[in-house]
Amino acid sequence: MAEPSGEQLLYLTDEQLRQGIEAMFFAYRGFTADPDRILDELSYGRAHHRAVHFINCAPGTTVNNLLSILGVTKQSLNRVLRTLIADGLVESRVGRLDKRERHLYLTEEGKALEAQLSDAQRARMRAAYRKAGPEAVAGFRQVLEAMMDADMRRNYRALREPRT
Amino acid sequence: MAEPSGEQLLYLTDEQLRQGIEAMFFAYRGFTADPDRILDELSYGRAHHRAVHFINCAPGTTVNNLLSILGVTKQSLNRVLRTLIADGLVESRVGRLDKRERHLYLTEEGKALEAQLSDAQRARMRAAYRKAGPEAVAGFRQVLEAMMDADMRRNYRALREPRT
DNA sequence: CTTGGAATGTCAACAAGGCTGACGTACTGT
DNA sequence: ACAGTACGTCAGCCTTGTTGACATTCCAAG
Repeated sequence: MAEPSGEQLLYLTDEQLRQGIEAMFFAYRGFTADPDRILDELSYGRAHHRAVHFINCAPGTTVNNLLSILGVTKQSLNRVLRTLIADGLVESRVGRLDKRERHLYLTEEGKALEAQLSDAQRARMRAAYRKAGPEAVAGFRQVLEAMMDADMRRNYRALREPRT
Repeated sequence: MAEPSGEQLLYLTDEQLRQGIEAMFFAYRGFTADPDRILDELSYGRAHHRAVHFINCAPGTTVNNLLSILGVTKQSLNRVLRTLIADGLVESRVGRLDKRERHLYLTEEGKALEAQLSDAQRARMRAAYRKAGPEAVAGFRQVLEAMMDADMRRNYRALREPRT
């Protein structure tokens, strides 16, 4: 716990932080660019991608659960879900224990789209990971996790646990 | 250049990549959360933040230049600039050599807002950096840079060079 | 010198996707 | 019986992206 100074703190200078901020901005654009192109052709948007992604991760999730993960209002999510259900990509089943709940599942068609989007996004991620190497990836993940809001970190970690 | 396999490639599995994707999603939300709160009270949006940020980085930049950095249409940018100019945060000077161009500068008031937003965002960034440590930060930056589109990487690197 | 095209920036109108508020329906648990 | 919960929906607003049309300015070819 000795007081570090000078060179040791180079990575905490305002200039270094500014570069980090800009890197985050440009990288996020790259991160979403490939799925966005695919979605455009289907006249879907990023919102549809997010819904499909998290339904795929947690099949049978309820609307309320999805809401808290995505951090949007139910009206906003509902608009997206409505089109996905109408287009046969998502199935909404009434809960067996609690009939108020709707459990969400991807149909075969939905899984196909999810895979297509996921493949595109993973390809870029894989290329970046490969280029940077395993140590860099570990650091990348550490910084990202430290950057999340506390409640989002809970959601993030919950998704990493084995499915029930 | 030996063929790596098994444990060596753990960080390139689909599951690892999926976690990286989700980390990116949640982290970006945290990344923008603090400035968003400030902007909300002034009834500005994220677009205003981006404009102010990059005008501050490159004072005297033209609209066209800003366009290619931000990656939006000139009409979209113009709407944001119009309100910023009307509110006296940005000054638009007709070019001396080429009168078609407008050179953009922050006023004192604009600089004050930029500083306020920047401070909030840097505070989170600094906390995350400190928590993760210098090695992690280096890795973080490497992966982000590898994740950008090639043309955005050019913009990003141009911004890191000494100002002319 | 004129004139046509390229570059630059502005105005108008539209769409996606956030948001709030209000309300209806179906179900649960006390 | 009834308060509270989960979900869906309608209406309306805002931000921020898009295209299309247009004005101004510059430059280069004739």
